[in-house]
Amino acid sequence: MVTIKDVAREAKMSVATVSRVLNASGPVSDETQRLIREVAGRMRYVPHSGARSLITSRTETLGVLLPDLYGEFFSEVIRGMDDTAQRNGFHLLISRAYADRHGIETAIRAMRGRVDGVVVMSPDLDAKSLLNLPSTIPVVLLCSVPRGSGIDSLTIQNCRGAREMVTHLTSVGHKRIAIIKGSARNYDAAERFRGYRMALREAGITPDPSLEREGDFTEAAGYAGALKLLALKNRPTAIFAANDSMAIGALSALRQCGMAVPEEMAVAGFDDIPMARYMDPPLSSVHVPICELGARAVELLLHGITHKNDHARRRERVSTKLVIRRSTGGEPAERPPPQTLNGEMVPIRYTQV
Amino acid sequence: MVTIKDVAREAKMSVATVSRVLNASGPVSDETQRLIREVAGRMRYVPHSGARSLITSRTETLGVLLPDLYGEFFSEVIRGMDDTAQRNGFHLLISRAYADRHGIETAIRAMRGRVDGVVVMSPDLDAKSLLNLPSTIPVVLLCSVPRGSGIDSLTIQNCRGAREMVTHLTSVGHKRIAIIKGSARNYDAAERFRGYRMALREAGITPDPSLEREGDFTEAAGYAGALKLLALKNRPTAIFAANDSMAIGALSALRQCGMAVPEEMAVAGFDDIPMARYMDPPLSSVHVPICELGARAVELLLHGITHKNDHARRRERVSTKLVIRRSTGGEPAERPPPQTLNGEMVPIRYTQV
DNA sequence: GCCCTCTGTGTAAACGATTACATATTTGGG
DNA sequence: CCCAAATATGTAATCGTTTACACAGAGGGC
Repeated sequence: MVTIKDVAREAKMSVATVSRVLNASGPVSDETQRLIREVAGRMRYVPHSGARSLITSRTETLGVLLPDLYGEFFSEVIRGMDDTAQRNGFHLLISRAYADRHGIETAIRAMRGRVDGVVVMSPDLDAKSLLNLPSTIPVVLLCSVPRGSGIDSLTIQNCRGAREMVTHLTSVGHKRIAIIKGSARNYDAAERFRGYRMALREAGITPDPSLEREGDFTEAAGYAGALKLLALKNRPTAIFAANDSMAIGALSALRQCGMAVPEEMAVAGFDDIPMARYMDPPLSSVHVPICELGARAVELLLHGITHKNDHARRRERVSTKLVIRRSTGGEPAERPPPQTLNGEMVPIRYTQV
Repeated sequence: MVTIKDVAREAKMSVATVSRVLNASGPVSDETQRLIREVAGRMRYVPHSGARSLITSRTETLGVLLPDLYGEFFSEVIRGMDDTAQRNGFHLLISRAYADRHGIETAIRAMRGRVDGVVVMSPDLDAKSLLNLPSTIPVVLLCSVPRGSGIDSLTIQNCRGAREMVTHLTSVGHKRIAIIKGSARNYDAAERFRGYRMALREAGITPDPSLEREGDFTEAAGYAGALKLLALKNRPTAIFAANDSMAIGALSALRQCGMAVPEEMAVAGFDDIPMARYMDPPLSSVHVPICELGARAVELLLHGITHKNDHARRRERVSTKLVIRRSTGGEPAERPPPQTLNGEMVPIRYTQV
């Protein structure tokens, strides 16, 4: 492997000069610059990042710790992160980790010395335990909020999004609106539930506990929850599921029971996963700009790194957007033909395979 | 940050001994071992990977170069890679790169010194240009086959999978089977087309060029292709799309034209993306074990690394599985209730959000 | 008792970059 | 014409590890 010494020897210059040229640090004559660049290019020299990070104590790498994520969320969040990271000359070291305290700690320790900062996504973890992370490097917490105030965090506008959706339901006349909740320890789930309650209050409806079902973000939970709701003597006329997977499960249950959606029962989800538009009927949902979530997380992290983590702590939220489709009575039978590829109609280039 | 010297001083030992304990290299007395481990743990010492890689010239990190991937493919392939990498004590440095030659070269150079090997996925690239990669590090090519013989590669059993699907179509009586092809320069697409032709030949059917439509793996292409096929005087009775996205587009077109699927027109796809089962009717497809694809790629790469890349070059394929649903006449109206979470019925824990 | 082999430990030289400091040359103001 | 400042380059210390080599003491076979 060719080192800076090889380049220096070949160019008949000292390593210091070569380093100065390549890092644009310090004055070098134009001619020498040209020469060294030419030689370095010809020899395909690339600086050894380990050696560099040893002396500069920067790695130009960001760690990303994700729980077991499926589908679009994973790819989109990484897309946003990678774009922003690359634009700033950073790499991404990605690792999946159990979202419990031990898993996160282990993973972060394993990354020590390899990264300049870490984005940690751990929706299920009560963030308190992250406070005494074994690290002095900047951390940005994704989709949960630390109890203390030592860590930046970025979340989705869950509460607002849920509130808007439920308000939409009340505005088209629904009075008995059920919810299938997300996992109990999940931050997003709690916030979405809060938004649901808030919207009901605002519409002058007193929450009915029998309409609030437990769930865990899986399709099966949505299915089971819907069945339970159908068994009530005093049925709801609308179901708000805390995510799309559960809404899809609910749709299955309703179909099997012969309930017409949205006529007999409206259904709404959250996330606006690509599949949502393909449901029968297409599912109303709350769109989450996942890509931007990732991008913004990296921006926050980079800021923390350049400011040596001594800035005031930030709590940010990315905003959501209501998407009304047929499952709540919006948008009549028309299903957009895929050749019109405008903003909303993202082409589902599902895989390149 | 605490270094090996700090640990040595604290334990009143030399750095060499500390290093020996932590790497289990060389003889150390039991008592000294215990002492050093205790001290290192208490001080939360973690070796600086840069310094280590400088001397050992190993980084314990694998590079992953992916094109613009959407959805399940991305997350699943990384899941498989990360599992295998972690099990072997490796990290994953992930980067998206334009799949052209320059993009790949740039990305690989940027990774030099940071990784011990690279998995490159570049389905659209004619792999010839990868032959003189600016690297001596092991490379595994995913979803394309290098022309020369210098690089390991791992692909999907595209040809076999397509052949099985088309054979299924002929076996239920179809004689005029159309195909909507994938991108012209795409390896997977070419192989799937080859399988299609092969199956037809085996069934004694002579290929009809008017039934072979160009496509590019997008939904829009599937939509357009299906319309073209419907406009033929001598229509096909079945459409095989080279991936699910195009099959979904085709279903849209057929629905808009009032064609009954599968009665008037059978439709089949490839990839078996999660959405496939939710189509109306559920889409027959060729299942690709994406997670295993990633896992196997990393295994190949690790093998190349430990054997210093001087093993015989490998060409492997991961096998596919035919999944027949209603769109080709299989599996009657029943749609599996999501609470039965057996093997085939993977829970769609779509996002944790 | 001598030599050889182990075991346990320490010393110091790499690895490949950055950079403070030193040195040599040029420039320009008075 | 001289001295200070600016420019261009080189020397060498440094970052945190690993590891070849050295060395000391113990044990055993003869």
